[in-house]
Amino acid sequence: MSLKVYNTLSRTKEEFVPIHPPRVGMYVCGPTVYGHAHLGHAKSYVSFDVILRWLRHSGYDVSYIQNITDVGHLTEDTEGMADEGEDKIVREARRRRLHPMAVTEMYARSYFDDMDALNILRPDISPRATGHITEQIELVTKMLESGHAYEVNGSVYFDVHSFKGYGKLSGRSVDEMEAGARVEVSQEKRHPSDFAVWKKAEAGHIMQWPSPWGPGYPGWHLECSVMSTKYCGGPLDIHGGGIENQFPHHECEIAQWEAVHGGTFAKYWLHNNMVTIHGGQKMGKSLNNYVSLKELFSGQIDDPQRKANVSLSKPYDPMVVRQLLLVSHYRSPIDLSDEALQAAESGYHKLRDAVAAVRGAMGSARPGEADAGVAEKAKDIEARFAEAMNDDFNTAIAMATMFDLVKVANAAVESGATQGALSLIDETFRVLGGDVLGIVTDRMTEAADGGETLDGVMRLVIELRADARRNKDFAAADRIRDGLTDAGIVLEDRPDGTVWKRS
RNA sequence: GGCGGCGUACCCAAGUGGACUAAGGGGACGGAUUGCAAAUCCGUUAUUCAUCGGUUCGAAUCCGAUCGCCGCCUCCA
Repeated sequence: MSLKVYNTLSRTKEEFVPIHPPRVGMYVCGPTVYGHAHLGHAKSYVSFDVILRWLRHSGYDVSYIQNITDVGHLTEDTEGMADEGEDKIVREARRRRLHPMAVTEMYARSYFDDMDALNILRPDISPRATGHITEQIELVTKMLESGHAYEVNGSVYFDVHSFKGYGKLSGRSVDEMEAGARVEVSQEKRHPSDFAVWKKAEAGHIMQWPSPWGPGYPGWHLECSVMSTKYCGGPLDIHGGGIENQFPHHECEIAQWEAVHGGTFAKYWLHNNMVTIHGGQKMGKSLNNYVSLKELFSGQIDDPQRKANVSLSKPYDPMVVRQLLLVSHYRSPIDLSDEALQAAESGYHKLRDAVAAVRGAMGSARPGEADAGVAEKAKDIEARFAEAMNDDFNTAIAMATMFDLVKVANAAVESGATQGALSLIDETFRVLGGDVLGIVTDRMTEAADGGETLDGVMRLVIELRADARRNKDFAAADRIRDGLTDAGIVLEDRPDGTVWKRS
């Protein structure tokens, strides 16, 4: 069965055939590190994390590159509007009284912390834009030599009319856009749609580098064109990113790269949809309704204004956020709400408890092969899972099969299934739920089991409570259970004895 | 003004011409089980897919109109 992916270039699902199988070069637009990551980042990077994992699971040898943008490009079009045109990173640096590089370093670390918490695999390479100034200057030079760019007063602009493919990704034409242009056009540009590939820096500008055109800094779209080629060694199989970057960012990347190198920059363009909040409102900085991942994980929103705009009843485990994202499709928008998070939490706990129950039962299960019934169900789940993932990474259906496996798992534990049956179920959870979806982890069962010391203490407490129950002293038994509940431990009296877990 | 997308149960959300009563999760309700709970298991919860027309043997899925919502066109995952 072949993998089909939705390619923005063709606006259809296409069969996935890498340029040099089994190798796959995948580049995803990374964050601009001038603030903490928010839920939008989580959606994008969880989506591409699962795509990466499925490709690897399918046998592809994937190089995964994701840049860190540590130059906070001011836009060429807002030049002249002093307050709006400032470099984001420089602004943040001044606010915090730090060097810009200290700011980007801090937020890059914060970003990786959050991504780790979401169980997102780290990219093979996370190149920084500032580490590739030489290569960017080189590409600009080639654009000038080939007549695709022109220099004006220390800045260099790409001439969109020199590249006939401009607009092929986003489906627009230069002439149509001109009519509805909302922004003031820089006088230096020959055409409003031309974009800066190198910007002249004013004397006081902190982040600047020497270049053949004088001191300056690279244009926003340049880094991706350069770093993807450098680390994937040629055209990309997959270029991913958020849908809002389709235009102008990705359109410009294509233009720069293809104008200079010829051929196709990236074979498949994959775009994830956006996160909205409270019924479809865009989540954004200017709207004051965004939630950072750290806030989501801690349940605390410090900014009073944003706190009023975002309702969050409690902290959520990062894996609950991952669960929420996986239950919808990456090309669909997802709306954040406290209700949605709570539903995801309940679902995640159901999954976690089933995995823990299977692992817990394995030790004392009777030896034997997996019975035909369980084996057949596991096989069926695996087949439906693969079919879903091969259909443009349909994680919603893949997750549904995991809940079918939850049913199989609970039934097996209840009926005292064989060791073979339990380990087959566990293995299916590990591979499909763990390796591919990244939602089943060892951390899951650690949380349910607790440490060894606590385990000993809990054995004693459960024994004492069992004595009380035998003596019909239910008041004492309930007091113990209620007290433990307050302390964050749940007791379950099952037919074969009492078990405990963290709530 | 230009380009694009969405509207499926109480909530989240798959499905995008025909296999079966439109996946799955949450919630609610009923039953089994239980000292009581929790968990688990079984069952119920959309004759219907924004509305109205049309194409078709057949439509949630295609076409048209209408209403509502959203994204991009300016930094943005």
